[in-house]
Order: sequence, then C-alpha cells, then structure tokens
Amino acid sequence: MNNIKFLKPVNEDCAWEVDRQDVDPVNNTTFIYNKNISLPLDEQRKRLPVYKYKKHVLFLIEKFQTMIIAGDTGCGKSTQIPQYLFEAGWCQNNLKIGVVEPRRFCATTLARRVADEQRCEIGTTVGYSIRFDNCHDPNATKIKYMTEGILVREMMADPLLCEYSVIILDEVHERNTLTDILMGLLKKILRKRKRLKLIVMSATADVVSLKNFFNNKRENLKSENTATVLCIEGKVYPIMIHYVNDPVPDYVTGVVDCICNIHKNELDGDILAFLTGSEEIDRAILQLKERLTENSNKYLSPMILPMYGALPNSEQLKVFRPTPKNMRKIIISTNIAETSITIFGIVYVVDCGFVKLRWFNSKIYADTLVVVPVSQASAEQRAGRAGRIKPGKVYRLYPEREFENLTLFTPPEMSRTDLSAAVLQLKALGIDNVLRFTFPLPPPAENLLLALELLNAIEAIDDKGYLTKPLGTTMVEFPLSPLHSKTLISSSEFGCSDEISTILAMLQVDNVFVKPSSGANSIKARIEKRKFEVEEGDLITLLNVFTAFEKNSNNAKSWCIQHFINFKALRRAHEIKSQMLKLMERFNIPLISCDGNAENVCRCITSGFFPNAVYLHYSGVYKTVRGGEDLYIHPSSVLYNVAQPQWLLYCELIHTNKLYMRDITVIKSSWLEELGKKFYHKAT
DNA sequence: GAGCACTGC
Repeated sequence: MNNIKFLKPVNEDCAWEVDRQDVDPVNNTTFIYNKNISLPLDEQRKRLPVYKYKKHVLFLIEKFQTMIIAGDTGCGKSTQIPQYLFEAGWCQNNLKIGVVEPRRFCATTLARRVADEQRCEIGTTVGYSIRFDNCHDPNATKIKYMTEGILVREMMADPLLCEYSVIILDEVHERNTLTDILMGLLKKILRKRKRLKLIVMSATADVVSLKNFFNNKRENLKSENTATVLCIEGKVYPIMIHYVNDPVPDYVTGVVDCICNIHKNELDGDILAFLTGSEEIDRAILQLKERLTENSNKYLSPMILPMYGALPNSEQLKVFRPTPKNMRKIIISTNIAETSITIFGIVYVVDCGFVKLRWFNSKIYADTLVVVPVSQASAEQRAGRAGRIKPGKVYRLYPEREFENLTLFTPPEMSRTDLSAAVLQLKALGIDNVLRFTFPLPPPAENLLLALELLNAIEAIDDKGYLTKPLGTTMVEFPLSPLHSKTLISSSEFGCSDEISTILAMLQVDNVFVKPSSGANSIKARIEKRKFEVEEGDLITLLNVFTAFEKNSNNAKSWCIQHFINFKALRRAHEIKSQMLKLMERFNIPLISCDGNAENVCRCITSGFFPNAVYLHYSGVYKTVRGGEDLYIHPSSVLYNVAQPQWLLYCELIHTNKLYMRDITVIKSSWLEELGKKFYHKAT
C-alpha cells in the first residue's frame, strides 16, 4: 500500500505509527479471558455462573416488567441472557431483543461472541449497530447489540420502541449520562407499552434504588410490584484488605513503596495499581524502575507496564499478554482498569484511593477535571480485580476509618457535568419540562437551569423553552455538542460550511500532532507543526492540517509520518466529516467554501462559540466576559508563544493547576457585539 | 510548559 516497510519496530521514534488499526478486531480475543476455550461452545455456555439462573430469568421476565440483574463481569450475563430469551421465544412476531452497551468495543465483541454461539454469521440473527458501523439485517436480526447513543436515536424515530420485545441495559453501574436518560425514558415507555420488558444489568450499583425507580406499584395500593431483583453469584475468591495506619503524604510514592514491598515479600501473582492520570503513572514507573532490580525478588523479575486510554494501542496490548515465566507483571493504571477492561492474572491490587473525574463548574460554565477520593463502590470494584484466579490481597493507601467516610457511590455523570447536550436531547424526545423529568437521580437544578439558559442564548430553544424551528430541531440531528452544531448550522450563512465541517471534525479527535519523547525527533515534530500554525489560532491550524492531509491522500500514511501527524486521528476526522456532510445534505445546509478567507471562518466560529469569549485584562491574564474568571492559554496552543491578542474564544477548558484554554481562536470584540448580542447585553 | 474514562442515525 505504501512505503513504510523500512521502518523497524525497534526504532522507538516510529512506535507511535503502530496503532489500533493494526489489531484485527475479529481475531483479537486478548481482552476476554476464557478458561474453557478448549471445550465445545455449548459446553462452555453451561459452565458459566449465569447458567444456573436460566430458569429464574425466564420465570421472572414473565412475571415482572422490569428485572434488575446484579452480577459481576465474567458471570456471562451479557452474552447468555439475550440467548435464553431468544431460545424461549421472545423474538416471535418479528420482535427483537435489544442489548445496549456503553462502549462500541463491548457491543461488537459481545455480538460476535453470541453469533458464534448461535452458529450464525454476524449480521444475520445476531447483529450490532454502532456509529459508523452497522452490521445487522432489519428483517433477520433478532438479537441486536448497540451503543447507548444508537438507542436514543432510535427512540427519536420510534418513541415506543415497537420493534423490541425486550430491552437489556448493560453495565448500568457506570451511570453515563446516556444511561440515565435512557432509564428515565424507558420508565415512561414501560407505562405505555405494558408488553415491553426491561432488564437492567449492573455489577455493583445499588440495585434497591434501581428497583424502586422502576417499580410502578403505587403506594398504599394492593397492586403488584412491577420490578424485581435477581442476584447472580459469580465465582470469586476471598480478598484480604489492608489499610495504612496513617494517611500517606504523597500517594504516588505511597503506591511505589507498596509495590516494592509486595514484589519483595509476596508469592507470585501480578500487581495492579490504580493512580489518577498518565502523568502520575509515568512518574511512578520512573521510580519503580530505579528501585526494583532483578535482585529484588529471587524468583521473579519485575515487568512494569503503564495502562491508560491515551496510550497507543500496541502499548495497551502488552498488558493483556500472559505473564512470562519467572516474571511478575506490575501494571500501573488509571480508572480504565476499574470497569472498562479486565486484566487476567491479578492477585494484588494497590489503590491510591483517588480518581480523576469530570466536574461541572457553574462559575465558568464548563466541565473541569478534578481529583477526588473514590467512592466505596469504586473501592470495592477495584478490590474485586484481585480475586479472580485465587485468593487476593488489596492494599488501600488510606486508614480504615477513612473508608467509612467515603461516599457510597460515585455520583452519576449527570449530576456532575454540563447538561446542555442532554437537555437538548430530552427536548427533542418530547420532554418539554426537563425540571420535572423523572431522572434515576435528579441532577442539581442549577445545572439544568444553566443548560436551559445557554440553549436559549444560542437560540436552540425559545423563551418558553421549546425547541426553535428550524435551528433547534436541526441541531439535535447532528452528533455534536450544542455549540458545535450551532456553529455548523450557521456556517453556510458565512459562506464557509466546508471549512467549518472540517474544523468541527478535527475538534472531535485527539492527539492530532504526534509528540515523540526523544530529543531530536521532538524538535523535528515541533518544526513540522510550525508549518501548519497560523496567527488566527488553533482551529485554522487544524484546518490547514486536514487540508494538507486530503491533498496527500494517495500516500496519506507516509505523509503523516513525515509531518508528525497522527494518521489514525486524521482518518477518523475524515470519517466524521463525511458523516456530517451527509447530514448537512439531508438538512439542506449547502456546502460552501470561502476559499481561504479566514475572517469568514473566525466570524462563523464566533457565532457559535460566543459564550466562551475572554479578553486580556491589564494584569496580563485573560478573564471570561461573563464571570470574570481567570483563564490561561494552554501550552499546546499555537498562541502560547506569541504576543497575547486582546480577544479570544476557546473551545475547551482543562483544569489542572490552572484553568487552561485549548483550541483557541483570535476574534474582534465587534464580532461579539454583533453575533452574541443577546447573550452579552446583560453581562456588560 | 501539559494530558480520567467513555460515546453519538
């Protein structure tokens, strides 16, 4: 295909080039451990813990409209229960079973596994549907795995989900915003369609509150319960939990100390340690490499591995390979290993007791990342990673008395993040009064009101709270956040919809610029990036990258390597842009190019992102136009090293030691007066 | 001078 065969894997500077696309998703089973792999499929199915509960499941689903199933990952519930229902006739009369997963990876791998067990081709009786990848047959598919966003989209077209006899919500304990929206909507649908059944599956969540939420039995009436709980006991080994006597001053060093002790004194078994971010993980690994030598343990050599989402796929896969003989894997991970992935062979868990979460800051109307103590449920989930193959040990880096002070559950995402997209979605689904919507856990009213205020300012909803036509109703159709979709829809008026659709696609992918860690190449990468940089800011810079990428599409991969651009990110941006173009055509938004007139593009960006405006205060820091909060230019911005412009718009805020603006565009204050008039006349 | 995890007909 192209000329990259001269690159050697040993050349560290090219390591980034190996990435997810090289992993064959069909044959990649490293993520899922199956100890019965040598048995025939039917035999494997019968050995799963859930098999003993087959009759219970089928009995309870007849009797109750909603069933809450609690069971650990690995008990087989996500693959088996849909098949039990299918085999018991729940797909007669052309009805389907819908299984809703929080991640694309789960939806596709589970569907493929179930298709194998049903001995059918994927996309026939068993299929899946995720964004950019439809693999199901509307007439033949009976068991359909999908992501949460897909079901929300289906509800917009078919509000009572008439195609389905059963909906299964999986991994509900993660409590994503979409999970909560779906639960609220399904509660309504269940009232209207008595024959629809709902199964809610969860690993740790508090099943009692879920049961109460779905129970339609009215107080003081003799009517029967409509919801029930089934607990599936998986096979777990006992876990011994250790606490420290006194709080540790620095949990990174604490984790390192603890790992060294385990490695020196404990028998074989891999170690999994939780920290909050990649920076901490890299720091811990440096310390460990200094302190652990081949001689630290007579029998086992340490094999120290990082694990976090931004890590290249080739690096992530190392964590799943079986531990070589006479070695001990020591994995230092973010929260990704708490729920999203399962690593086999863990016997020791070290928990720093903290997690990094998105948190809505109402002063600046933005989500920020904060490090907070974990919840009890989260601590238990982390601990549970130790007892999968034999009795395990867990080390918590806080005193035992602190455990009781932890909150029981991590607040659902809805209660702690920006709600503007969720509110817009609900409005489109016919929920006019979002303040009275039955959320599984109502988010703070202030956050809902701020979301409504923002949507009104960008004219997605009118003063009475109804979706505007055509702007608001069209915005919902795009898989973009409200400010982004507003920008896109107004882009044809500014004569630059081609450029804006590119920029918005580029904003949705991360790590466009490759940053090698070693000296010479990091300077080269810096020089290459300069070639794309322009004084208008980061967004026009991204536009330049994409335009150059498309011009070189016949040798895209080698072009990316040459210019230190992330090929995978650009390919995904291309994919997202094509989806946007299709939607734009459908909603009659003409594709117009401004042929290099950057001012048009910047004015258009202002028309959508005006709520995120800042000005340069005489003290030398930027302040938000409404709240007057201090913000700083992120070092990754092209504007970091130039004279500070007077007015800026940002697309994203990162809260670390300061509040940093990312993806910045230079604007004029007169544009704000013109394009964000309604919003700013109150503020100024 | 810096980066939780997911996701979208």
